[in-house]
Amino acid sequence: MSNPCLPECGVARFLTLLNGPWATLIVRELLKAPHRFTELREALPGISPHTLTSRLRQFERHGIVTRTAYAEIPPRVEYELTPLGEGLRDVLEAMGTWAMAVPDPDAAVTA
Amino acid sequence: MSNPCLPECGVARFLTLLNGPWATLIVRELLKAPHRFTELREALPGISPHTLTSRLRQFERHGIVTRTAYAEIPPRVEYELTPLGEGLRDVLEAMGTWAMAVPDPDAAVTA
DNA sequence: CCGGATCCTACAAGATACTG
DNA sequence: CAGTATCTTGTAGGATCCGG
Repeated sequence: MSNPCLPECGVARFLTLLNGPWATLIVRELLKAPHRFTELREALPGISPHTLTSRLRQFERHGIVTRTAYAEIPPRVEYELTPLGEGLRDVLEAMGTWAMAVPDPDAAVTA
Repeated sequence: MSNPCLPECGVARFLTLLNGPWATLIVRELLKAPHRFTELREALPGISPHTLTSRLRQFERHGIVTRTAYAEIPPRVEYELTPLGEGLRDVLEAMGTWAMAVPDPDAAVTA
């Protein structure tokens, strides 16, 4: 895309960090509580392990989530939002609030 | 993706309506003021007319923007947010506010 | 249980050229 | 000016198999 991110354009940065349809939904789950890998899979019907890993890794790199592996049998891994990630709560709430006011995504044509 | 959109999940609906990297940026420009087609192109360096038209049409269908064509010479077309689209201001502001608090998208690794 | 590796699909987006 | 048409590309995501 090569958008130079204008001075005041924090929006572009947000989009870079939460790109793709799943990213925001994953954050949404983690806002409720820390989750294990499998728990996230169950909370996000249809997501593939590949995608989930991919998004989670990206979040780690950006300091949005922490990954804690417990060397137990069976293995256990917890994903938790960092304070930075917690800050996304306001954004997600704003999204949800707005979307609730939308008549209907598909029926909007008839409006 | 086929995500069934859980009961409380307005977030998923938001993501459906503002999908793709450019969608949100276009809304961001229109939040400042109504824009003509070419004005949007200039405000969004790198966007192709194809993509711009595509996103704009989708916004129209969803009732987020209105398209007003003036039968003049030269032709003039104005894109303006509907009240529904205006409601996105809070969401975009939340995004910007959060992103500003992020150390740096790329340097976050070193944090 | 967690998740990396590989290959493939779907869709947003880019490039370019052309029209009312 | 404001698009449209066609073709290609880039990347998120899906499917499947397998290793720690």
